Amino acid sequence: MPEGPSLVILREESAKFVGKTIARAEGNSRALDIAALPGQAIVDLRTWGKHFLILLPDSALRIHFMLFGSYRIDERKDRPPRLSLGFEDGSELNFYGCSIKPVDPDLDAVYDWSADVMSPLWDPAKARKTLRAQPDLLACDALLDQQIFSGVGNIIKNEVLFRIRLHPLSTIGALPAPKLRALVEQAHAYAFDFLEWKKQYVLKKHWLAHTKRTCPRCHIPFHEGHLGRSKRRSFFSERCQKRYPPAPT
DNA sequence: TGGAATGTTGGAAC
DNA sequence: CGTTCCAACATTCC
Repeated sequence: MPEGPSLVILREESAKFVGKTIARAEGNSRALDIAALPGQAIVDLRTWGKHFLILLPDSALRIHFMLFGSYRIDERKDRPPRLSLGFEDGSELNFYGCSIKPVDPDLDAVYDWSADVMSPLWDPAKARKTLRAQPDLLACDALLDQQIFSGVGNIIKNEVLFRIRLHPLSTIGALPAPKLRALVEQAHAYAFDFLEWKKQYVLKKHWLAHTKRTCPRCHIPFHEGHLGRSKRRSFFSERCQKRYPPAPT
């Protein structure tokens, strides 16, 4: 569920709730006053990276699905919801296993929309500038930095690095300018490929690196390691993915 | 079936 | 006080 494109799908699927008034609310979230929700209208539903934002008349809720969160529209799972919103027409928006908390409803004060790779306001030049200011940052950590690439997750990270033939342990400061440009461009481009594949239920079969054992380009075994400050899984080919600067010998 | 994973936070440790 | 590390959270799949 968690990467940015999946949140875009959620927003599209839940758009019908905008303008409706909450008739019933329940759930086991302890971070918000659920009893105060009935009677309030859904003013807007938005996303910023992996955040799903529910705008109410005078407040806003932020839902983060973490690793395991899920949602159901007009149906329920066989477990207690973190938050369940019911509407007069019988429709429902249900969230499970996620983190929910109130946020400042002045979203423009909280969120930098230009950092969201899924946003129309995504600003690649700004991302490059932010990256150039952190020359020691590793490529594998850079892609997971939500302040730079909001919405990018571990799958997108591995696929982008493979696509641009860049070794995950490369440092940002050592990248030739075209490689840095490709990193930023493909973080955006792959996220939209991800979105289309996910909608068609064919995402996994398009994975070239993530969870794979063999490089589809050069056919040597992929390396797997928990790399970088983030220590998230990386799958990469030592032969096709160039490292900048070269590995110390 | 125990372990790992599309993620983040908060607090301990240094 | 800044940085880093790790447990905690929660669900599904292999």
